Amino acid sequence: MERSGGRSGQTRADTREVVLAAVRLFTESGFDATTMDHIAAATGVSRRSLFRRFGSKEDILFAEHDELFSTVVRFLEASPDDPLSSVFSAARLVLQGYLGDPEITVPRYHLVRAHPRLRDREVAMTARYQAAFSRYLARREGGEDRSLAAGVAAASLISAHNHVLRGWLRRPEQDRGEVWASFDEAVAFVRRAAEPMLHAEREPGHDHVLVAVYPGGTDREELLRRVGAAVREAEGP
Amino acid sequence: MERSGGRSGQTRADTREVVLAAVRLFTESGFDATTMDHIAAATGVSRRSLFRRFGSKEDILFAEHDELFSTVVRFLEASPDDPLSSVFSAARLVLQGYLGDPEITVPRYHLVRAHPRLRDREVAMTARYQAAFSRYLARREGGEDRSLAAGVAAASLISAHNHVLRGWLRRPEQDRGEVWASFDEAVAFVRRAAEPMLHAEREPGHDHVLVAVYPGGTDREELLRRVGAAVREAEGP
DNA sequence: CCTCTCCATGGCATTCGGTGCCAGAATAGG
DNA sequence: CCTATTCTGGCACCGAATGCCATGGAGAGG
Repeated sequence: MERSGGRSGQTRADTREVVLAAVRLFTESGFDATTMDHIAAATGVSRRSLFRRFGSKEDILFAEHDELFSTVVRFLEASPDDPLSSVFSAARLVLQGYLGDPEITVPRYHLVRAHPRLRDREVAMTARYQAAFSRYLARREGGEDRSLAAGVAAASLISAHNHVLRGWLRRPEQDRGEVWASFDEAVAFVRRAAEPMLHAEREPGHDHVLVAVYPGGTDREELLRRVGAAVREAEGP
Repeated sequence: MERSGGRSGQTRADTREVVLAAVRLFTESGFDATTMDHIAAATGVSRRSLFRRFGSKEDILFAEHDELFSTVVRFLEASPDDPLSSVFSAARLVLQGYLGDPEITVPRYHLVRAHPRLRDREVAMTARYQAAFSRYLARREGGEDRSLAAGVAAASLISAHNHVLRGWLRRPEQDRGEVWASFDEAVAFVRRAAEPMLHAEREPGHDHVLVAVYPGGTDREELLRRVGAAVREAEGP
């Protein structure tokens, strides 16, 4: 079957058209006040088919988001190496998904803010991303259990992403360049924290400040040896 | 009004008794298959009063959790200074809340795992903690916007907490000492990453290793001053 | 062109969560 | 003991969500 494209014919209301109509109704009349019958009447799709195609009233609002999530997951599965960079790119993809569809994402943001139930739904979505990122970061060769570091890194990244995303959602009219700039900044911020975390066993750099005081004439080799020993001790067992 | 204590009289089914009965029904018959009428019949509380007292069927399962959340928020509000340590203590309080009530938290964990809807609810709870922690960490004097660092730190802590919590929930019979040990470890892990984040502008700790070599007889004050200056130079732009 | 098949649709009936309304019981307080 | 407030439970009702079944359209094969 061919995609009907963007045409708004009477033929078969596309998923996107239904979502847009529903979003409009939700923002005009409120989420609770809008019944499935209203949406059915507005879209020409029967109430029964709406439930069949979307699952629930909430799912209409988050249909596009679910698609985005699948896209991101597929992207991650296709990314072979350098997991940290892959995850950062995935987060970039998520932000791009939001920015690229303001007609849905922006009013949805305001609906979500107003209604606790929808807020929980949105939060659950970000948790799904976080879980996917965490799983991706954790499944590395090497016997040790990296799940703690992976989880923390994923949580940090998601938090930074949401920080930037909220900033844009509050003022969607702002320049996209600024948004991407602050995203890059936030990601760099997280990278500084996460990078040493995931390589914790091999490299020094646990945020220690080492002050070594030795007699001025100490041999360089000897000094380096002692400093190295001190660092290893500071890193712990 | 006096608390009825632990008595299981006919008088007035306590909140906790209702929750326990509901949890039992949920695990026996499944969450969906258990209707509010069943819970009403099992507890002696009318269906109408159940809705009045708990709000919804899900809320019965999470009633104790809501209480814990209020406790933690009150604790945070009463904590004046050293915000990072306060937040860590708050996380400890949350874990304690879980460990202290396995009769509810453990079966709830299995219910949550099985049912996506309940999982979303659980995720929403942790998001509430995260938001509370983040707000608490961000509301510091100083004009700069610390919300990114605060959000990332809160997310990291919550992630670490959940990491430990899940470990216990999967094997609740394990020694409590081990649980607390792994919690301390996880918190220390997060602290190493979060501490420099929140004091990025003021204190050293950007993963530099400073080696200062001075004559053995140097005055302590002088030495500290020079080290401080070197650190500031290394940090700053 | 006709027919058979498959799948999406939509109407119908039903279950169940959730709420408003109101009357009656319980409890505090004088 | 009487009154005011609060909690409770029964009733009716709305709307989300699901199962069942008939219908209709699109495509495959004759």
